[in-house]
Amino acid sequence: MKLPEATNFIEQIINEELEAGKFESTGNEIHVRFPPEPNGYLHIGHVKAMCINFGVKEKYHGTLNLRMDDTNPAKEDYEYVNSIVDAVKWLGFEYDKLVFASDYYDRLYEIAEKYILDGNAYVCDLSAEEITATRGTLTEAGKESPYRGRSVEENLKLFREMKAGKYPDGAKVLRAKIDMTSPNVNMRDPIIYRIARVPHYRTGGKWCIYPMYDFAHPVSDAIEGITHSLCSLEFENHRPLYNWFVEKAGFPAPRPRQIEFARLNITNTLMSKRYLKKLVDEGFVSGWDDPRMPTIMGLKNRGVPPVALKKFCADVGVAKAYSVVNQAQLDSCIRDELNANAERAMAVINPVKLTVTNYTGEEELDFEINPTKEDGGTRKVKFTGSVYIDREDFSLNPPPKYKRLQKGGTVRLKGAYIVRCDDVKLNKNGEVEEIFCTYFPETRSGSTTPCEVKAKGVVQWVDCKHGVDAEFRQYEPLLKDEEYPDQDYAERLNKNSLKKFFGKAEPYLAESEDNKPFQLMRTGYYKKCTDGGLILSEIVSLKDNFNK
RNA sequence: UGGGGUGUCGCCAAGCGGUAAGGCACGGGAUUUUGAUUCCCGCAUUCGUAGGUUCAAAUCCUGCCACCCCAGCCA
Repeated sequence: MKLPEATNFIEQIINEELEAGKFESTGNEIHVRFPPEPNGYLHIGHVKAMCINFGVKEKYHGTLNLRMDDTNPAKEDYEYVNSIVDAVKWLGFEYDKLVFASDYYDRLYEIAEKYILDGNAYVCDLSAEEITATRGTLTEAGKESPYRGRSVEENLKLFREMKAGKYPDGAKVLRAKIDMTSPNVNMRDPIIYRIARVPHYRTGGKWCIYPMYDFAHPVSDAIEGITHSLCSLEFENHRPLYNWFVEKAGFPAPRPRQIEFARLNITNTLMSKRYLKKLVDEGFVSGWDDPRMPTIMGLKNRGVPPVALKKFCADVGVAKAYSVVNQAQLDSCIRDELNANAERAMAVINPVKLTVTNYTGEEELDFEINPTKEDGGTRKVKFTGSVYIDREDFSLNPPPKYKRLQKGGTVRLKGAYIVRCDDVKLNKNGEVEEIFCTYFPETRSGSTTPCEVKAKGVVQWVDCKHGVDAEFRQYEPLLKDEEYPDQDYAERLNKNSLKKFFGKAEPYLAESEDNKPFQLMRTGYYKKCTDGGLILSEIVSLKDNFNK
């Protein structure tokens, strides 16, 4: 069989297994899953996990289940499952089936009884504190529970009574009978089921006992016929347990194999759901979809194209080494994508009026919609000689290498003419109120006749008569100076640090009306942004000088 | 101090015994009606460290060092 080329260590493992014929009995089909818990919104860290899983699915023509890992009813809700499905779809990933761990509650219960029948599980009456106390420490072995020796019959009776609601919350748990002296703490008789009278968003009040992740996850994988269960590094210690639960449940080979990879970290970005929730709950941001948030919805609102996110994950790669990726790497992917595909538009954020004194009438100019494209098309922009330019594009005291407009200097109004500044009108405070220029007709954009007049720079503008107002919001970046924020940083967050916000100044947050991101045309904009000096801006609705 | 992992350029990351890919960042130059883009050119004699095996080691062996994860009835 022809094996696809592996681009990371996970695919390498899969190739080796395929080569060894591990999956011949099941037709060499590869099955993966993406298993978020519906207890919050997906963020860019999840995009990496999705890229890996969906990447395997596509490469091996396998199947992928989007599985809601909903075994803790206290935190889960439909609100989150809907947002997850939306996010996956927005990213353009196609899953084969949407499944829920809660779909398997009956089957999971049966398997738990099998564990009991096989002498692999027992009901334990110890309190939570007692269990913790007898678990031992990292260096000392744990002590066996006094209930460990209960007969199969007694365990079965007790477990059924647990299910039937005979005992209060926390009174009993079902435990796996493994090894209290294991150096791996996870193997010291972990809990399989706990009693919790919490209504589940899907099963309602049907159950008062709920399975734990360590049991439910591997068994759900096995039930679905998952071949590769890809998860993050912190589950490495759980792998022996994962295998134990699958084997003792009696699933035949090939059994699912858990493979761990390093999760995504980005400088200046907090990635944990818990802290993102804190930002939302305490009003630091307007919501999970606030454009400063690293959530998928936040990124979307910032105007980040999905393919840029995928490109970023591909660039970052998959490995097992702990790492923190520079935000510049993400920015670069976004800029690349926007540069190649975004429609160009001119916008003036901080306007000052510029009047061309020797121009009369009105004309239509042609603008390329995307100059990087062979035939990106053009649009018409009306020009009347009376325009707004950005205050930053004019200077009374220009710094040494200033390339934009100054008194007596020339500049090209993008797509129009070169103008020379003759005079400036100041207000009482000495601020520029209006700029007066003369234009040179022979410098009209696109003109082939050579002319003497040269411009130092190019400046964008919006026509006073035909330009349209846009609503504009600005944000200050959060975590400006924190290289990589540790968890303490989030703890330190309080109302006083409100001026520090999430994310960094970047030019990609504007969206045009049809939701297509476009590149904001500002001279030097990118440069300034990468210096970290600019504030994050969001154009809420923008109608520039397109003539529709 | 137990167990499980990881250490290759400022940041990611290939490499799997034959003499250090690539991306981001950075520096220099050219083109440019976005100080953007594009385009060249430069950027690890060295792979945590100390030994060993070998004609040959980032790759194999041994010791050491550093960092991460694990003691939820969370996932």
